[in-house]
Amino acid sequence: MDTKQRILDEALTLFSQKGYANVYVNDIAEKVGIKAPSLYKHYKNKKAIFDAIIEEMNNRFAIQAKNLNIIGNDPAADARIYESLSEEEMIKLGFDLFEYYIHDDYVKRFRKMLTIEQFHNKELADTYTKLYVDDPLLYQGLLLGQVVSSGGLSTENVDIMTLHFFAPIYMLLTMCDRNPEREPEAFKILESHIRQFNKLYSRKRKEV
Amino acid sequence: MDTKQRILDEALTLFSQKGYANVYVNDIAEKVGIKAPSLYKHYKNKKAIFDAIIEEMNNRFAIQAKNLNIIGNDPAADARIYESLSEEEMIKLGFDLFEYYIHDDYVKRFRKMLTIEQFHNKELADTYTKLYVDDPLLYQGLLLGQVVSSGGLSTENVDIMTLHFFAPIYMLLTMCDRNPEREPEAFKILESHIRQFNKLYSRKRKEV
DNA sequence: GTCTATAAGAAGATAGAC
DNA sequence: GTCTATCTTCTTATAGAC
Repeated sequence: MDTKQRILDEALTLFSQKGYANVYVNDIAEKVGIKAPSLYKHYKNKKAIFDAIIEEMNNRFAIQAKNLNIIGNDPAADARIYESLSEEEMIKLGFDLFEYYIHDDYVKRFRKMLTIEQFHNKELADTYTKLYVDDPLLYQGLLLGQVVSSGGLSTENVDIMTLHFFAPIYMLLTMCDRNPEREPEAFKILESHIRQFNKLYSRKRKEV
Repeated sequence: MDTKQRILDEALTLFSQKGYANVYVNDIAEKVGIKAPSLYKHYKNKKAIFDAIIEEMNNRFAIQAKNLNIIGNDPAADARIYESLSEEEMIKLGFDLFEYYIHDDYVKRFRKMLTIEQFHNKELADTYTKLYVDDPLLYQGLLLGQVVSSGGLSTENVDIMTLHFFAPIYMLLTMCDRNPEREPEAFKILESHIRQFNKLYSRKRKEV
């Protein structure tokens, strides 16, 4: 990895741990293994490093989206796989999604940075809500909607059903960002959540 | 309100907007209407102001807990009220809980500050998880458990049922902290969520 | 308890040699 | 592209008068 990219990587690590204002250009330079003034040959100033991270994330977005949405970014195609899933297979998919969110290092550091900086300006707030609320609900909603259409699950309100599926995952995810030592517990809860979700919305039951 | 208290109040407002490191003692003094050096007659240093906010929150906790747990901190007594609730009454309770979290200014500013500072050290991370994950799940779990015992709702796993009730509220809450302009939308989703939750776990349906 | 003046140090950024 | 030396500004905190 070239120096310009390594600066972004080390800066993201530090920003995600301490927040933008608590990280000094000297800290970043030290991690990269150069002196602070050398940073200015690659980026105009500290703010430009932060902006480059945000921009790079937007560039990576197309790739990330595929993994974010359980299988791919073609919900209709995904649903064809999904509708034939047993409960065990559904749990595996949930685990894979959760693992990706939690252990993909770039995704995790970026989310933590955004968590810290979300109140700094409206653009960052909107980015957070899009990436971790609206987009997951949109894509998983399309997916679950297909499963409902094909009779795998049953509900009168797919949006709320999707909220019931995703909100516990979101809550466990943000908890693990703070308390990684509770990951094993989170996985157990996640499994119980998906099992109960499945039974609650099973087509074998009366419609809600 | 005396100066010592006003310092805490203005500091909390600023910390919740910008984070600890982005707030300068001069900013706090300006808001209070005094000069920066005068702050040091009330608090040893900037850190002491932050610590005093955390400590004050712990002191207010007994009072807050009553409102946090829907009605009071006696789940058995609350459940006696709760089990006789219609769906409309349950929605009103959910709205009151949500309104409290969102519009109680002190509670909201403190939560935002903790959101920003949660990765700074383990103590703050644990405080966040206790206040906004473990405690709500504990108290609402006791409450819902009583409703299940008395036949108002039905489930095999009260903990997951409680997660299904609370996680969407938590997600909407943190979204409104970031995007207050979306509060009306959040209230509509909240209402739909509680209606669907009620139907899913109604005792009239097959047990899950 | 509040002020003005100021010390002490930290942090961002630039100049110019190599 | 990286370095050393240095500038400037910002920020915390203290001294001492009122």
